[in-house]
Parts: sequence; structure tokens; C-alpha cells
Amino acid sequence: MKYWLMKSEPDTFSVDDLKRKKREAWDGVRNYQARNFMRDDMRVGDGVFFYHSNCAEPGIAGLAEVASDAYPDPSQFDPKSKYFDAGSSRDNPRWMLVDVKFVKKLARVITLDELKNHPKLASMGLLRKGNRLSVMPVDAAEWKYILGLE
DNA sequence: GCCAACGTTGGC
DNA sequence: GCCAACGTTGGC
Repeated sequence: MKYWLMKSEPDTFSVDDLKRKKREAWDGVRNYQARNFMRDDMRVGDGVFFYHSNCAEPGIAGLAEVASDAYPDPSQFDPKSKYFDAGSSRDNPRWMLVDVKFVKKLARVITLDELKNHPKLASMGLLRKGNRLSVMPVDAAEWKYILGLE
């Protein structure tokens, strides 16, 4: 059992959207490192922090769970999608994704600002300077500690 | 909207 | 394989 943090811009897809839809294919990831985490290291049942990025109150807004094995991201084959990738083929797809299912919305957003104030979380990937990965692993100790903040 | 900190692309 | 130019992410 591993733990993850996955970023989404709430204007595009928020924790409330996931709550309403129950389950969502995490499409549009176009970063190789993030793809590799989904393709190689995620397992059904892994825990996910749903993180709101690029918004007024960036932070962890909810909990989710990996709900499928990795499979090709359909949007890469769709010429009308902004995620279309002409360099990818169905025979040899470049981009993979997993489904994510809703677990709960946190009672409050645990903000980035707050996370920065906890010395125990100083080595978290999320807080490392310049980090832009939209999918990243979370240590079990960090997971537990952050759950305790809610 | 600005811009630092990346990652990717493509000429050579 | 180097690296300059370009594009993107995401906090502020």
C-alpha cells in the first residue's frame, strides 16, 4: 500500500467534482515522471491526497483512492482534445492513467501554507522548491501526520 | 499577470 | 550529446 498526492486545478476539476462523479479517469498528465508513477508504482487501493493547485487556497482538499490499474489515456488519441498527442499511437501509447475514486472531502482544506509550517513535513516532495510534478509519492509517515492535522 | 523553476524540443 | 529557445506549472 502506497500513498500519493495528485494535483488538480479546482477550476477544472475539484474535489467536489470528484465527489459528484464518484470516480474519474485521471487524464491529461503529460509529464513522464508523473506517468511513470501511475504506470509502474500505483496499485488499486493506494491512498491519494487530492490537492488543489493554482487557486486562491492551494492545499489538500480531500482523499481519494487508486481505483484501476494503469491503462492508455484516451485523450491522447482524440484530435479534438487539448491533450491530443500526434506522436502517440494505439499500438504504442505514450500516456497512461489510472482511475481515481472519491473517498472523502476533508472538513477543511489543509493549505500549502500550513504544511510549510510543520518541520516534520519539510522533506515532502510537494514542499521542495521548484517542484511541479502533478503526481508524486507521499511517505506513509507523512500521510499519517497530515491526516492528523484535519 | 508575473516570473522562477523546471521539462521538452530541435539545430548543430 | 550539448544547450539555447521555448512552453508549462503553479505560487504569489
